[in-house]
Amino acid sequence: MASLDGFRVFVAVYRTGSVSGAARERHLTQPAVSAQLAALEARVGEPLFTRTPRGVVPTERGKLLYAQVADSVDRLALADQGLRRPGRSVLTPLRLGMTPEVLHGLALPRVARLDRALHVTFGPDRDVLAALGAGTLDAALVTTAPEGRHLSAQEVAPVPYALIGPAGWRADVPDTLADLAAWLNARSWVSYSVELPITRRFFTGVLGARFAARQALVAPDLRAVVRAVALGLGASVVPAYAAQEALDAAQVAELWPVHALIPAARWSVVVRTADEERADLLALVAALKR
DNA sequence: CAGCTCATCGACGGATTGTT
DNA sequence: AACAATCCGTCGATGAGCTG
Repeated sequence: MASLDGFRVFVAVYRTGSVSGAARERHLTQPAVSAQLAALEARVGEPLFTRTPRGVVPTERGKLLYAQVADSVDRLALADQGLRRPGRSVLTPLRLGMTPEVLHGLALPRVARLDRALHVTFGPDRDVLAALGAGTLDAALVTTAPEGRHLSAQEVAPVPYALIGPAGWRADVPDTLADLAAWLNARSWVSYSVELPITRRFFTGVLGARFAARQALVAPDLRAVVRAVALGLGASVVPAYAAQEALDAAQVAELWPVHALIPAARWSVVVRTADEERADLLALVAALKR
């Protein structure tokens, strides 16, 4: 049987992209790591990495093996830490990045049943994608497509939008879509950002009119936006999940069913391409797709 | 082309394990 | 307890390939 140390060395080589890097990480010398790797490759019967002058590149067999063992090696590492520091969880926390709204409205109900400790870091899409690239997160839940080949996205759910307003406005909403733009422009608006990308797309693309409503509040927090709508500050277009609780509680009203009119956002799980086949991340994607 | 990084090889040593 | 075998590590040398 291949040694557990061999697998730990293999994972270290895979992640650092070099034998010497893995040696530093494992507190071994370069030849020692090279020997461990050679032993594992002999055991597997084929090369796990292609050697290059600037490091090593995993072969298809290497990628497959990594997907099979990486999670277990991480768990072993944490179990080992737990032995040295009693009281810590033996489960490696999965490190996720997203906005508070995504956690609250979308992710939490779906990941609650995952048999895995989770550590969530809040931040806008740009920041959590940067943290993912830097290796301080395992996955990011975003609606922005990542740039570069080292990150890969898997869409887990479309995010439809809802046009909401204060509950008292519902009775006055015009009957036809043609009258809706003028009606909304005569009122105030609450938004997540000053750029209003979704709102402007809704007005110009769906209503065929320029957005001209008075902006009563701009706050980069969807829960604050929905709360402001409930308090009567104005109408807004928000992701439906963010408004669902307030709609159910009749704190806000859906002014028009726009979910079929505004293309849904693409909500995706982004992981490092090297981790694409990791069993725990595949389980995360499966849980989020439910 | 020199300097650098990186992987690999052979020689050797220490620790552990098995045998007598 | 003593010895041999084995394992796994380090050290030093070497060769390949990239870069300025």
